[in-house]
Amino acid sequence: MSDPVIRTRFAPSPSGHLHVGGARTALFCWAYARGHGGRFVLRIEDTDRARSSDAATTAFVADLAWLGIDWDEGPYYQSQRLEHYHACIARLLDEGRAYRAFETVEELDAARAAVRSGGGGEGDRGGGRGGYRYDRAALQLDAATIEQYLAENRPHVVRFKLPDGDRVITFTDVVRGDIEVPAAELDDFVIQKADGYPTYHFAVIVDDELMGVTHVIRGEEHLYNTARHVLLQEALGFRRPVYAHLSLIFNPDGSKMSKRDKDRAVRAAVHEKKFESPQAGISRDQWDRWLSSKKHQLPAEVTERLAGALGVALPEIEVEDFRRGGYLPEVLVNYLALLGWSPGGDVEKFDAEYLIEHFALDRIIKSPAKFDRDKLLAFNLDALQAMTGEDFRDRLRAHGERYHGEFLRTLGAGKFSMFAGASHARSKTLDDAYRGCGFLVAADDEIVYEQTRAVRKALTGGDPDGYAHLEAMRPVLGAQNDWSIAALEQCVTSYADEHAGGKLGTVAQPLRIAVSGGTVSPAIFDTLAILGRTRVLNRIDRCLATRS
RNA sequence: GACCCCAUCGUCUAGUCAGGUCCAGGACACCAGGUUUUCAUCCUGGGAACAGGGGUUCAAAUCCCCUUGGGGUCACCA
Repeated sequence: MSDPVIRTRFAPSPSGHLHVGGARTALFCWAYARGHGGRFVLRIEDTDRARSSDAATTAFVADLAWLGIDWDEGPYYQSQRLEHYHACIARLLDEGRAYRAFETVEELDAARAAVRSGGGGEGDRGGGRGGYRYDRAALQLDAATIEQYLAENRPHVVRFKLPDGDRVITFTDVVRGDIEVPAAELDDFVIQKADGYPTYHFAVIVDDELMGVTHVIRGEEHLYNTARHVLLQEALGFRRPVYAHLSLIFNPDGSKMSKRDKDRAVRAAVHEKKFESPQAGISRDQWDRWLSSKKHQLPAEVTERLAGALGVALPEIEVEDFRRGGYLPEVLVNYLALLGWSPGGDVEKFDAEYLIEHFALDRIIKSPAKFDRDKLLAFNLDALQAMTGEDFRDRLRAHGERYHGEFLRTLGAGKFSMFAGASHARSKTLDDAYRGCGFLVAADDEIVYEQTRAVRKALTGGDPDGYAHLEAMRPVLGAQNDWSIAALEQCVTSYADEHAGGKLGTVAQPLRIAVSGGTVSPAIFDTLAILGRTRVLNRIDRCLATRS
């Protein structure tokens, strides 16, 4: 028999958008399958009915697609595969390798709390979980009692019965090496919840077997869980896949990078600015509950609305955040691949093809990595600058269609191309081009002149001052027929040569302020060209009117 | 707390498995100077690490042990 076809799978739980950590896992699974003539399976682990939503599934399927990660099979939904889990549970029950247990969640919580407090000293907060293990009380129930409970429809779970004896569970992880877990560290864990759904541990081993998964590449949080999976596989006679556990991705401050970071950012701003009233969309109750405890999180939409109202930038955590931020998918892929894997040597810029060809499990980094946004940004800048003008324009348009519709509506194709040309060299992200350029698509009377020192200095400093130059330039520009970038440059430069000692800046800055309201814009000639003569002259007049 | 994993510049890492070619290379960030019509770029130069302590060896970033630090797991969440 020849080697079985390699199969990897990405198996996220559908809650919210795809997180960068998940994206990296997906990327590695995908690259490994693609590089080894294998198949990549997408499976949605939606066995927690409270936390799963169709919207979330749709969202991260879109996120994966944007990254260029495609799959050969699926998406499979575990919620639609209950029959498979039930069949395996029944087998285990029949063989006495699993049993029903009738304790309630409350009872178990109380038991855990008792062990914790009885365990001795005052635990430091958060720590000291204690070593609670299920006491197997349900195993003592006699058949008649169980029969009766069942007849009463008493809710119950199914627990896996750990093999007897002091065995040590061993397995090999390709990144961590041989792992040993004494069975004594485990207890009879739940494999089927009271609602009839399998737990993660159970669904995962059934599906991996049924789907022929040969390589399991997943986050390090699952390393220890693997011992349970190994036991389950043995009990059911399943094959054992190759395991590779990836270390986690952290924030620069060392905390775990998580969706909660957004909530945290908003919370800090709310406290700082003493925001009191609840925001539209949530009740006073919800608001108070959120304020009272860091354990509560606001719905994502509310968090975003709040951030907008408070003027705080939410940290980019999910793939969609980076997309909105104007990062290129190929750059994110490149950067993510580098976080936890290295091709060796000095290579660090590469594309998906390269990753597929070179990605290997034995070069996965063991230690956790911090997510460095500066480096990602630098990579994005490099990729943007390496593009042709046409490519940049097309990408900029695609980004605008999704996030900045007003530019597409206001600027015609010709003006948009000028806008792209003017933005290319100065953009680190696609979004940079739009950010701060609202004046290009605003009406003349919407321009607000910034009241800053830099503005005042450019307008009133020097002799003659900026206003005087504006006043003098106004008829010059009014008489300018050729409104091309080159002609404008010629026109303004020669004015500067004659009246400003050749210092373009003393003329360009007042002009920039007049047409944009501030001191920052694309190159001045491009800006004037995009705006067109009428608007430029209008704005110069409006600016001159602010002269005191 | 128990059990387990990890450890090279501020950050991501190359080098570690097959010890010498490494007074440790690259990238991002930082600092200094320069170019530029603003912002952003761009150019030149610079500082910056083998966590600590013991071993083994002619020789250790590389092998072993301890300490310290960081992380993971301990749910009817995945």
